[in-house]
Amino acid sequence: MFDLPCACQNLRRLTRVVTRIYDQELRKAGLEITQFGLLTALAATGEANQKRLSAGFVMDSTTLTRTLGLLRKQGWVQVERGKDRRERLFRLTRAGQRQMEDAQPYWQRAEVRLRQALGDEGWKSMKETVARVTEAGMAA
Amino acid sequence: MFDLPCACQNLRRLTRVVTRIYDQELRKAGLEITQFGLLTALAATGEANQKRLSAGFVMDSTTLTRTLGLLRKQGWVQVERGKDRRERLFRLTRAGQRQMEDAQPYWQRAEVRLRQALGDEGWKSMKETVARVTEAGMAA
DNA sequence: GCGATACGGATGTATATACATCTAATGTGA
DNA sequence: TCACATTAGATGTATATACATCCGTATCGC
Repeated sequence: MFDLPCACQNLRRLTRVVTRIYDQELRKAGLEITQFGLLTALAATGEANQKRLSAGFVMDSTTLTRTLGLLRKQGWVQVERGKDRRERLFRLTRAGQRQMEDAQPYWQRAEVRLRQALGDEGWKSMKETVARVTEAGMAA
Repeated sequence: MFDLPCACQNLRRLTRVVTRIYDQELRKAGLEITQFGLLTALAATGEANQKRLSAGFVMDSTTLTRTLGLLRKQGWVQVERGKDRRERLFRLTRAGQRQMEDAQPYWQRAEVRLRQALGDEGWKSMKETVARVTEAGMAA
């Protein structure tokens, strides 16, 4: 592992490391962390249009078009038109609900694995730092 | 922006935010942060095989096959066989050296932009946290 | 009401990323 | 030395990601 001078590269490398842990666990349930995140978000909000998801995840709307398309193909989410004819409203199907619940223990295991590796102190400071930097970074 | 319960999702979102800043600047020089990172690493090490780069960036070797392929196509890196006939040794070309130098100011601008948004305190704590968590995460 | 403008998503294209699997070259043990 | 295991990278395939651009719908000013 080199010493990287660039803050962004360091962050991206860390994200690769962490993502690997989660994806390794979640693959046993047949999805990846991004998809799992979308399912849980939809479970929490009940229904959402793409713009709202885009803002929530700070993810380009066109990225969501593709990912939501995959989830639809799996039968995990369904779409309908909103009152505003331009928007699409996404919600979990029953199968999606089930899929999310099935995947939950694997996600949990990944969280535990990471938390144990970091220790409670490291875990806490990571969460705080990530939250703070995300906030600030949005303004940059 | 929602509240995400998942540590990995939070980290990935942050990475999207930060990457955007860097890529916005670097695009003016015609590359992205990953490519810029590879060029600087090669400039620093002088010559490296794929395995070493893979370990250094904690990036799957097959990802590097593609990215190094792009850099070669641009004429920024050259390859030769090593003593061990299986390995390939990569190094910057003169054009690659120039490209890296040309991109440097844009990278610098991105770092400054982020640093100013975070403040010196936040910047420092981010670097520390990222380093520590990367270290620990490798073991998980 | 209508034309200009803005907005929500979709599509085309390109890079980033990883896993499964393949090939070629190297190492190893009897 | 020869068979088997291991290693370095490449290829096939799939997802994640974003920008430029397009299409259809809504909104706003007059």
